[in-house]
Amino acid sequence: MKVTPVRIKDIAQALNISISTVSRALRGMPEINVETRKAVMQLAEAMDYQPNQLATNLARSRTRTIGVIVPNLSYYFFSAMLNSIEEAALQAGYSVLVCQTNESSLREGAHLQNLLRSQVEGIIMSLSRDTDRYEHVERLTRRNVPLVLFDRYADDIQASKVMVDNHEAAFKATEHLIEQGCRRIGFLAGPPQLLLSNRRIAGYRDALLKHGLPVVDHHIFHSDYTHDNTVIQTLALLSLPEPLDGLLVISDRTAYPALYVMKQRGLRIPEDLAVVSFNNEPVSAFLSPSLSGVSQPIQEMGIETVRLLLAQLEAPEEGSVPETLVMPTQLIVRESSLRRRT
Amino acid sequence: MKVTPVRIKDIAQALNISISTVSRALRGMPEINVETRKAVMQLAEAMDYQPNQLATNLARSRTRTIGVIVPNLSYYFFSAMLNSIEEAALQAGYSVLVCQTNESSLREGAHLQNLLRSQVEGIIMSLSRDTDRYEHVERLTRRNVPLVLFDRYADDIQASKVMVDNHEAAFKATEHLIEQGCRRIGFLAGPPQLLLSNRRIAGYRDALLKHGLPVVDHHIFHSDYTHDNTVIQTLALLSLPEPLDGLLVISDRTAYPALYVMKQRGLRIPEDLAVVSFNNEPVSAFLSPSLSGVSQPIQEMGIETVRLLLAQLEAPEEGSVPETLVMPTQLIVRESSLRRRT
DNA sequence: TTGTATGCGTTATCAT
DNA sequence: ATGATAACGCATACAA
Repeated sequence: MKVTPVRIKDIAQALNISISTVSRALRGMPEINVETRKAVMQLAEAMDYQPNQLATNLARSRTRTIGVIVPNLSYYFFSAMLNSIEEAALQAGYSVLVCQTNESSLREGAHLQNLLRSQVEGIIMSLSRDTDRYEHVERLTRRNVPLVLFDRYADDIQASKVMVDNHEAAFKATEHLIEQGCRRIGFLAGPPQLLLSNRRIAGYRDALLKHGLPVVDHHIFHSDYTHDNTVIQTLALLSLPEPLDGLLVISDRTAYPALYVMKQRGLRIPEDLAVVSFNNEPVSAFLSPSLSGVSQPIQEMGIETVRLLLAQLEAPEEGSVPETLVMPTQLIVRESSLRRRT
Repeated sequence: MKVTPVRIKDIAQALNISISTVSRALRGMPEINVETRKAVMQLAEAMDYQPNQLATNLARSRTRTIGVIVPNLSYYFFSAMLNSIEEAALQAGYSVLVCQTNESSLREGAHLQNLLRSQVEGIIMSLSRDTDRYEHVERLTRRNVPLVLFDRYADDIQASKVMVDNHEAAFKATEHLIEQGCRRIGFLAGPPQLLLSNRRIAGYRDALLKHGLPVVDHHIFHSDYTHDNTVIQTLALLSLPEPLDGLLVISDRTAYPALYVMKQRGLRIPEDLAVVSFNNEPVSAFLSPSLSGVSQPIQEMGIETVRLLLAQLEAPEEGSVPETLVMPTQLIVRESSLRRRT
């Protein structure tokens, strides 16, 4: 089951001209005779000629392709980022190779290697949850492969980064809960090794401190993002001797099962427990109560991510230094945290 | 910003041996001297050698890569299918190139062409919403490129197909609503050009007929899957002179905004209107009321899709005839359609 | 304007 | 066990 595809050579032979002429005609080089070009184009069309990208790229030593590695495309944030990145890349004349790590550091390394072997000219990535060592990423730096990290970054990695101000976002969200009258605010956070989660915890603490509220360590819970673990953590936070009256949740995906458990337990949201989350997935607006959350400028983040990568790609020499972009967030207040009119 | 990567040639020169020896050693061919191999491996490691996949594929005239085209990865169904397909492909030694059409037939064509040029050995795809002509797809058949369609297929396309029994699924869902006491059941369907939607409408009609209920054409509404249009259609179906008491919705994504509008209007679900949808996204279980729906065996569908493709890929000659696989569905009854105990 | 020859990095065939 | 050398399909510098 394989039919030999038509090559430039076939067109050349059929027309009794050289392959270089055909190659030039096909690519619309100006020096070609109008008639020759017409004949070539016509025959190419008729034979349904498709240039072999492998050969083209090899000959040109250039692929105009960038690799994108994300933890999981079934998270709204990542698939939306991918869309935005793809769009921006396309506009700049690059195509995109996408890989999912499924939160495995091992796969991350494998994908990285595959992308390198596929001769991508740069890489955009968001680290997997389990990644706590960075040799595989640092290899890129050593090989001088342009790299931009977004969202899930690490301080130890020398690369351009695009992120939101996680500290400020959590700070704002916490202050909002305080304004709503919450005094015992907890945090259903992410895995302890996630920088992004820790930054948010810091913002949450600072907000509590600023408003003279006690920072209680065991009001912080860590979900590993899986459903089951989230349920366990939720049950734990619900059974605190003195119940919480406000809660930050690390992501909408984590908030969904958490809210479900709470409602099963008969908790009234937001009266008993006001909830604010992160990511602002579209569905969150449709829940009852609708879910408050911090929204990230996904569109802009994608554009900036690509911009930073292109900057490195087109940098004259070893010139460009890593740049870090911190994007603003927006707190979207909905029913789950709205206790009284302001 | 580009450092010349190390090639086989570099290793050969450094070791004063021929490139063929290096190539063989690297690939673990048995005829190589143990010492030679060790030296090569060691140096390759030290120089961080990565084979150029373009060159390898070109030389081998083989990529072991399959292309996957889906409408949008931010739909749960498609990202889940991708995961399943990728897993199955990986196990068979193939890697996957993913493209999104964003429901545009134009992009679909462009992606198809790119994949062909990238020398993928086969293609798995789900048609975009706007695709109503199939030349670009039929070109594959003409070029003898193995093809499997899933979910969004078309009768006119000669290819292997994997789908669920949409007629039966809608039939079951409708019967379930009837059992719940619904007598005026509507359908918030998908775009009229979507085969899958029409099949479900047929199943819905047949169920009504079987139970002696009138089939009313204007109880069928068509959403184009966008938020705004869904809202408009929902408002329309809510303002029928004689209100519906049961509703099928073409997908969970469509159901979310629809349910939201209904609740805003003060409708009680399921008491006033019982709702059943399609796809059974994970979030649907977390809504209040939780959403009933038809679930598809995504895992199996992915596996079967890949199996059918491999069957064509490894078919001795032009042999293999297109095969159509119809997978079973499961009706998941939740609160949105459960009116009374059975 | 067109043709020839060489290279892109690897694999594979045929010698040795 | 190793080495030349010809593919793979295309681009391009240099000639004509």
